[in-house]
Amino acid sequence: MLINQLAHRTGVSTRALRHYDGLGLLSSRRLGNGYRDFAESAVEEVRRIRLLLDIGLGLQAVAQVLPCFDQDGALTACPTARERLRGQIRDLDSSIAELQRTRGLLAGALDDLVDI
Amino acid sequence: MLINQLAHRTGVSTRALRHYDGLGLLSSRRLGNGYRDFAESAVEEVRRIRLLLDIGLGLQAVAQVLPCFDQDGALTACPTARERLRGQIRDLDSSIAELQRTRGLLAGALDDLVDI
DNA sequence: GTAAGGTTTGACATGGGTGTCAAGGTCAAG
DNA sequence: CTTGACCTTGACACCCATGTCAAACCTTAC
Repeated sequence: MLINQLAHRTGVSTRALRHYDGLGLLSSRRLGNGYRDFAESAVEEVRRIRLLLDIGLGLQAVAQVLPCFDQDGALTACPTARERLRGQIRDLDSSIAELQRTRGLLAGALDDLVDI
Repeated sequence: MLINQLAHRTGVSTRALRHYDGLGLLSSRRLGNGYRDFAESAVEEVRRIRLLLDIGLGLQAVAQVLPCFDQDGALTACPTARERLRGQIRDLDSSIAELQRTRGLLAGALDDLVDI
């Protein structure tokens, strides 16, 4: 599929998709006219990239972790990547706890200790 | 107190403190030699600034909200600021929920649905 | 005097994913 | 042929709190 269609199906801008593709993160080939031709699997790949970006990885790290997903989206092999993501989850938990603590402090300052 | 001491007591770099002071966010005057002389209250002011930065405000927004804290650290007056911070808390809650959702997705990919 | 360590201002760098614009190729429809 | 919609690469802007470096002043200790 062409880049515009992939953008519509994923909600990601063509600019970002070209960037991901330039880093070799997407299954794509080139048509005779030079246009990118994305495989159907690229949709799922984009979802994974966004997931990994969301957890705080950079694109460089994404490039290392992405190949470790199997077709079902599970991370069975790649012990290194698994350990890295475990660490990322721990960081995520820390962030969540920190945000909750901060939220409590702020709500306290607002004298609204209950919900907003 | 001098800037280095404030930096030590707050854990914030002198660079950041000068930046805050340049924006008028800190109680300071100048000694005869031009050195900044921070009031004791600056310690608490720095804590508030960091809190507000942590919840996602920029320094410009901090400058608007900061004067609304009373001496006890409560935000009693300034309805505009209060409303802004309420909104910020809502955003914070959204962020927390999103992080938790993301964490769930990632843990699922790791086949570690329980705790890490 | 001079060395050391604090301080001042100013300017520039940084990150890093994405927006945006430029200049141009491709192709189907009228 | 022309128009318009799509695609290409490349370059630059941005955010914005903070790091970092330079040049210079103040003070104290030796």
